[in-house]
Amino acid sequence: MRNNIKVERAKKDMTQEQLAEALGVSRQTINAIEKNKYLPSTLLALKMSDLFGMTVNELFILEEGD
Amino acid sequence: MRNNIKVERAKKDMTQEQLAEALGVSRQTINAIEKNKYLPSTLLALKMSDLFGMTVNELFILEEGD
DNA sequence: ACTAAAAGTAAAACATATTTTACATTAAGC
DNA sequence: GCTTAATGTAAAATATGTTTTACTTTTAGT
Repeated sequence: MRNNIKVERAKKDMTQEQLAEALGVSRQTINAIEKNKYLPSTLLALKMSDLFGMTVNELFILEEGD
Repeated sequence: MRNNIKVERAKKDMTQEQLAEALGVSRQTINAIEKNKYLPSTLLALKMSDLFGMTVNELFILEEGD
Protein backbone atom coordinates (compact mmCIF):
# COMPACT_ATOMS: atom_id res chain seq x y z
CA MET A 1 0.00 0.00 0.00
CA ARG A 2 1.27 3.43 -0.87
CA ASN A 3 -0.29 6.88 -1.05
CA ASN A 4 0.15 10.31 -2.58
CA ILE A 5 -0.76 12.45 0.40
CA LYS A 6 2.62 14.10 0.71
CA VAL A 7 2.65 15.04 -2.99
CA GLU A 8 -0.92 16.32 -3.04
CA ARG A 9 -0.26 18.27 0.14
CA ALA A 10 2.79 19.82 -1.54
CA LYS A 11 0.68 20.79 -4.55
CA LYS A 12 -1.58 22.67 -2.18
CA ASP A 13 1.44 24.05 -0.33
CA MET A 14 0.10 22.95 3.02
CA THR A 15 1.99 21.83 6.12
CA GLN A 16 1.04 18.63 7.90
CA GLU A 17 -0.51 20.77 10.58
CA GLN A 18 -2.65 22.75 8.14
CA LEU A 19 -3.85 19.57 6.48
CA ALA A 20 -4.59 18.01 9.86
CA GLU A 21 -6.64 21.01 10.86
CA ALA A 22 -8.51 21.08 7.56
CA LEU A 23 -9.43 17.43 8.09
CA GLY A 24 -10.12 17.63 11.80
CA VAL A 25 -7.41 15.22 12.87
CA SER A 26 -4.09 15.53 14.67
CA ARG A 27 -0.84 16.33 12.93
CA GLN A 28 0.57 12.98 14.02
CA THR A 29 -2.20 11.21 12.18
CA ILE A 30 -1.19 12.91 8.94
CA ASN A 31 2.45 12.17 9.60
CA ALA A 32 1.78 8.51 10.37
CA ILE A 33 -0.25 8.10 7.19
CA GLU A 34 2.38 9.78 5.04
CA LYS A 35 5.03 7.56 6.59
CA ASN A 36 2.85 4.49 5.97
CA LYS A 37 2.62 3.55 9.61
CA TYR A 38 -1.03 2.78 9.08
CA LEU A 39 -3.98 3.40 6.81
CA PRO A 40 -6.58 6.05 7.66
CA SER A 41 -10.18 5.07 8.23
CA THR A 42 -12.45 5.13 5.20
CA LEU A 43 -14.08 8.26 6.60
CA LEU A 44 -10.78 10.11 6.70
CA ALA A 45 -9.76 8.74 3.30
CA LEU A 46 -13.01 10.09 1.84
CA LYS A 47 -12.44 13.49 3.41
CA MET A 48 -8.93 13.60 1.95
CA SER A 49 -10.39 12.56 -1.37
CA ASP A 50 -12.80 15.50 -1.22
CA LEU A 51 -10.14 17.95 -0.22
CA PHE A 52 -7.68 16.93 -2.93
CA GLY A 53 -10.32 16.50 -5.61
CA MET A 54 -9.41 12.96 -6.52
CA THR A 55 -10.76 9.52 -5.72
CA VAL A 56 -9.71 7.45 -2.73
CA ASN A 57 -8.42 4.93 -5.25
CA GLU A 58 -6.13 7.54 -6.76
CA LEU A 59 -4.89 8.60 -3.33
CA PHE A 60 -4.35 5.13 -1.86
CA ILE A 61 -2.91 2.45 -4.09
CA LEU A 62 -3.05 -1.26 -3.33
CA GLU A 63 0.12 -3.25 -3.91
CA GLU A 64 1.09 -6.92 -4.02
CA GLY A 65 0.31 -8.66 -0.79
CA ASP A 66 -2.06 -6.11 0.69
CA MET B 1 -22.62 7.92 5.33
CA ARG B 2 -24.30 5.38 3.13
CA ASN B 3 -23.08 2.65 0.79
CA ASN B 4 -24.13 0.52 -2.15
CA ILE B 5 -22.67 -2.80 -1.08
CA LYS B 6 -25.99 -4.60 -0.90
CA VAL B 7 -26.98 -3.44 -4.37
CA GLU B 8 -23.63 -4.25 -5.97
CA ARG B 9 -23.63 -7.61 -4.25
CA ALA B 10 -27.09 -8.27 -5.68
CA LYS B 11 -25.86 -7.34 -9.16
CA LYS B 12 -23.23 -10.02 -8.79
CA ASP B 13 -25.79 -12.39 -7.28
CA MET B 14 -23.60 -13.11 -4.29
CA THR B 15 -24.58 -13.95 -0.73
CA GLN B 16 -23.01 -12.10 2.18
CA GLU B 17 -21.01 -15.22 2.86
CA GLN B 18 -19.67 -15.45 -0.68
CA LEU B 19 -18.69 -11.81 -0.66
CA ALA B 20 -17.04 -12.21 2.73
CA GLU B 21 -15.02 -15.14 1.46
CA ALA B 22 -14.03 -13.32 -1.72
CA LEU B 23 -12.76 -10.44 0.42
CA GLY B 24 -11.19 -12.53 3.14
CA VAL B 25 -13.37 -11.24 5.97
CA SER B 26 -16.16 -12.69 8.08
CA ARG B 27 -19.79 -12.70 7.04
CA GLN B 28 -20.64 -10.53 10.04
CA THR B 29 -18.29 -7.86 8.79
CA ILE B 30 -20.19 -7.67 5.51
CA ASN B 31 -23.50 -7.64 7.31
CA ALA B 32 -22.39 -4.91 9.71
CA ILE B 33 -21.19 -2.72 6.85
CA GLU B 34 -24.39 -3.21 4.86
CA LYS B 35 -26.40 -2.34 7.96
CA ASN B 36 -24.23 0.73 8.53
CA LYS B 37 -23.03 -0.39 11.93
CA TYR B 38 -19.57 0.79 11.01
CA LEU B 39 -17.33 1.71 8.10
CA PRO B 40 -14.81 -0.79 6.76
CA SER B 41 -11.11 -0.02 6.88
CA THR B 42 -9.67 1.69 3.82
CA LEU B 43 -7.97 -1.56 2.90
CA LEU B 44 -11.27 -3.42 2.81
CA ALA B 45 -12.98 -0.54 1.02
CA LEU B 46 -10.29 -0.68 -1.68
CA LYS B 47 -10.71 -4.43 -2.05
CA MET B 48 -14.46 -3.99 -2.44
CA SER B 49 -13.80 -1.25 -4.94
CA ASP B 50 -11.64 -3.64 -6.97
CA LEU B 51 -14.16 -6.45 -6.79
CA PHE B 52 -17.12 -4.32 -7.85
CA GLY B 53 -15.20 -2.36 -10.46
CA MET B 54 -16.05 1.04 -9.08
CA THR B 55 -14.29 3.64 -6.95
CA VAL B 56 -14.43 3.75 -3.17
CA ASN B 57 -16.12 7.12 -3.60
CA GLU B 58 -18.89 5.52 -5.63
CA LEU B 59 -19.34 2.74 -3.10
CA PHE B 60 -19.24 4.86 0.05
CA ILE B 61 -20.98 8.21 0.01
CA LEU B 62 -20.40 10.96 2.56
CA GLU B 63 -23.48 12.71 3.90
CA GLU B 64 -24.18 15.82 5.96
CA GLY B 65 -22.50 15.64 9.33
CA ASP B 66 -20.02 12.88 8.63
C1' DA C 1 26.26 28.91 13.36
C1' DC C 2 21.52 30.43 15.11
C1' DT C 3 16.84 30.40 14.95
C1' DA C 4 12.27 28.97 14.04
C1' DA C 5 9.08 26.14 11.51
C1' DA C 6 8.24 21.74 9.88
C1' DA C 7 8.62 17.02 10.09
C1' DG C 8 9.74 12.65 12.51
C1' DT C 9 9.13 9.63 16.50
C1' DA C 10 7.30 7.19 20.71
C1' DA C 11 4.34 5.60 24.58
C1' DA C 12 -0.05 5.56 26.78
C1' DA C 13 -4.83 6.12 26.50
C1' DC C 14 -8.84 5.79 23.93
C1' DA C 15 -11.93 4.82 19.75
C1' DT C 16 -13.23 2.04 16.07
C1' DA C 17 -13.07 -2.19 13.14
C1' DT C 18 -13.02 -7.21 12.84
C1' DT C 19 -13.41 -12.01 14.38
C1' DT C 20 -15.49 -15.68 16.75
C1' DT C 21 -19.25 -18.09 18.60
C1' DA C 22 -23.78 -18.50 19.02
C1' DC C 23 -28.50 -17.75 18.54
C1' DA C 24 -32.89 -15.40 16.30
C1' DT C 25 -35.40 -13.90 12.30
C1' DT C 26 -36.74 -13.76 7.51
C1' DA C 27 -37.56 -15.59 2.78
C1' DA C 28 -38.41 -19.21 -0.61
C1' DG C 29 -39.40 -23.70 -2.10
C1' DC C 30 -41.75 -27.75 -1.30
C1' DG D 1 -46.64 -25.61 7.93
C1' DC D 2 -41.78 -27.46 7.45
C1' DT D 3 -37.13 -27.04 6.03
C1' DT D 4 -33.26 -24.82 4.71
C1' DA D 5 -30.44 -20.95 3.18
C1' DA D 6 -29.76 -16.35 3.96
C1' DT D 7 -29.77 -12.58 6.83
C1' DG D 8 -29.87 -10.12 11.28
C1' DT D 9 -28.05 -9.56 15.92
C1' DA D 10 -25.10 -9.61 20.19
C1' DA D 11 -21.17 -10.06 23.53
C1' DA D 12 -16.38 -10.78 24.26
C1' DA D 13 -11.83 -10.77 22.50
C1' DT D 14 -8.43 -8.95 19.47
C1' DA D 15 -6.51 -5.73 15.98
C1' DT D 16 -6.06 -1.38 14.11
C1' DG D 17 -6.58 3.70 13.94
C1' DT D 18 -6.39 8.21 16.45
C1' DT D 19 -5.23 11.55 20.10
C1' DT D 20 -2.35 13.59 23.43
C1' DT D 21 1.93 14.93 25.25
C1' DA D 22 6.40 15.46 24.69
C1' DC D 23 10.81 15.16 22.79
C1' DT D 24 14.21 14.81 18.59
C1' DT D 25 15.66 15.77 13.96
C1' DT D 26 15.54 18.11 9.68
C1' DT D 27 15.08 22.12 6.72
C1' DA D 28 15.31 26.89 5.29
C1' DG D 29 16.27 31.59 6.14
C1' DT D 30 19.30 34.96 8.13
